Amino acid sequence: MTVRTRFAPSPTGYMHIGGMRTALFNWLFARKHGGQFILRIDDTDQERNVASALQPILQAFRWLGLNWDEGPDVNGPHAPYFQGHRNHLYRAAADRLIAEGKAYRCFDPPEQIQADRDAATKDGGQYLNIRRSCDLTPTQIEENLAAGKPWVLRFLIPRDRKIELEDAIRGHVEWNAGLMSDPVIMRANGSPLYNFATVVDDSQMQITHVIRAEEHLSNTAVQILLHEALGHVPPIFAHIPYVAAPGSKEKLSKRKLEQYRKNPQFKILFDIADKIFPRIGLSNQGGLDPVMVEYYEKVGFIPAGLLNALARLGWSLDDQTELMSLDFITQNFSLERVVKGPAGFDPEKLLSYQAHWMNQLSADERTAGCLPYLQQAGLVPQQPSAVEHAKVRAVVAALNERIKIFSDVLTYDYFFKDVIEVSEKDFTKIFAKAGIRELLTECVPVLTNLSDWTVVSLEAAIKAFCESKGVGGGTLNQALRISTTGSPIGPGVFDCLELVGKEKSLERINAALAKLK
RNA sequence: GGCCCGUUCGUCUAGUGGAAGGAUAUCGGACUUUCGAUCCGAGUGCGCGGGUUCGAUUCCCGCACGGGCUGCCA
Repeated sequence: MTVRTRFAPSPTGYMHIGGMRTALFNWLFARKHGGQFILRIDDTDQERNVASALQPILQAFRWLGLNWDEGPDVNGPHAPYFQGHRNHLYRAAADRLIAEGKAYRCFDPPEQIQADRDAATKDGGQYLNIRRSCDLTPTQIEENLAAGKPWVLRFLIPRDRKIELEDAIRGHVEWNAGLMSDPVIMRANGSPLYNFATVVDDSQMQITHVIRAEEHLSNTAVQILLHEALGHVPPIFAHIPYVAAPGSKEKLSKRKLEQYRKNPQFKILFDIADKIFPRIGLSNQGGLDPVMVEYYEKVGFIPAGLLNALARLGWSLDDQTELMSLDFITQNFSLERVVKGPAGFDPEKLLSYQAHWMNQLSADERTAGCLPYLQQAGLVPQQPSAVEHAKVRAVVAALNERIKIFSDVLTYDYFFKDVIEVSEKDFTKIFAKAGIRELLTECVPVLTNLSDWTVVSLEAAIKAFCESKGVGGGTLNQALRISTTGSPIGPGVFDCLELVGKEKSLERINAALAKLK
């Protein structure tokens, strides 16, 4: 039997990072077993514009390179893949359940149900449906229907049953059906509810493995019963732990964003956004935050980094292996090695994976990734000349492992600006050293007379100069750096000089000296 | 309230009835050219209380904490 897994997102307008992890596990399992991965859109409760709310979700999959075999845009043999368009299937299944006495039209108004519930639980009791509508005769039901009396369809829970599940991750779990109330499976307007639609669809789409977050574990009891009532063999279920907020065991939620801003670990990511988004013209952070997959794409993460981090959130290969490519993970993924406890999302770890995979990229790939940030920040033209492009490439190469995410290149904007911002604190500190100002002054003619403005020549010339003055070869370096870049951090100082260029370097050094007088 | 799931360094995790391993973060050192780069080193942990046992992080029970379901949400 071919393995078939699915991910069923609601078109919410963004892709949740935790949902992405669930989707990844489904994708990995399908790929590992040579099966199919299906994307099904859960729009049963949506009034909004499904198409536009879906785009960011599809884009997240595309960006990460997680392709789907059936679903939106690609379709497939079990179309349509939008639950909103599958009503005929739910209707048919519902009719069968009614005909077989396994579901009933419940004419009790919501207020009545609520009153029943209150009465039952008032003294700490257990609520179960009173099932008044089950006592109606066929004639009475016809009369109610003819009179247009509103109803919902409820699944008749077989209360004498024990439900057993062999979960692929959690092992044996069981429930007593006698404690479960009859779930509504279809609304008054004929639209299906989640537990029902998912059962009908999973069966019709021949899903073999339902891999989903553990918040669905309790739903599984109803779903198993529904599968049985409809004559299906239930799929294999695998409930993976939820993704928690950094440093906590609380489920990661978009509703707690303000709280996350104060979270010391999460703060790293918010800080990146605060720093980058205004510079690339996204006001109000572009409506993006670190709970959304789009955020990572926009600030310049690469898929390999995020993918590695997500895969390790609740799954491990062994006691050693941390750095894994998607191909490697695919070959080695197994549900047996998914952990049971919740996995806290860890931005620090994500950044370290990201750094590793960024370093695997070629200079050209990194240049291509950094270029858009420089362009959006107005530091490089939209149509760069060959010279401008080469400059970007040279800067990116010199920056080397200092670039962890593509937008980091903006930290070193002094290579592209006409007027640099000088870190006054560092400037003052560096020039406070006795004799430095004089030394730099005397160094100017040496630099001016240097015809070959390259790292090698610069290093040789400056070292020779320092030695001629009887000071160590590195004495001037910090002063040169702060004068020409304005910043205490960056590539090697001779790289900086070469990249800034002779004319601009001298100009900036003279400006610094002028400021010291 | 009822039912179900979970709990190993700050964090992600490995693992075992007999001295708890890796990664990341942190701290310290090195690189006599910086650094948020790189290299090296160090410290840090089995939620609590019972029980079984010669011995429990590992098995059992209870508790606490976290999560979920108990919805005409998914």
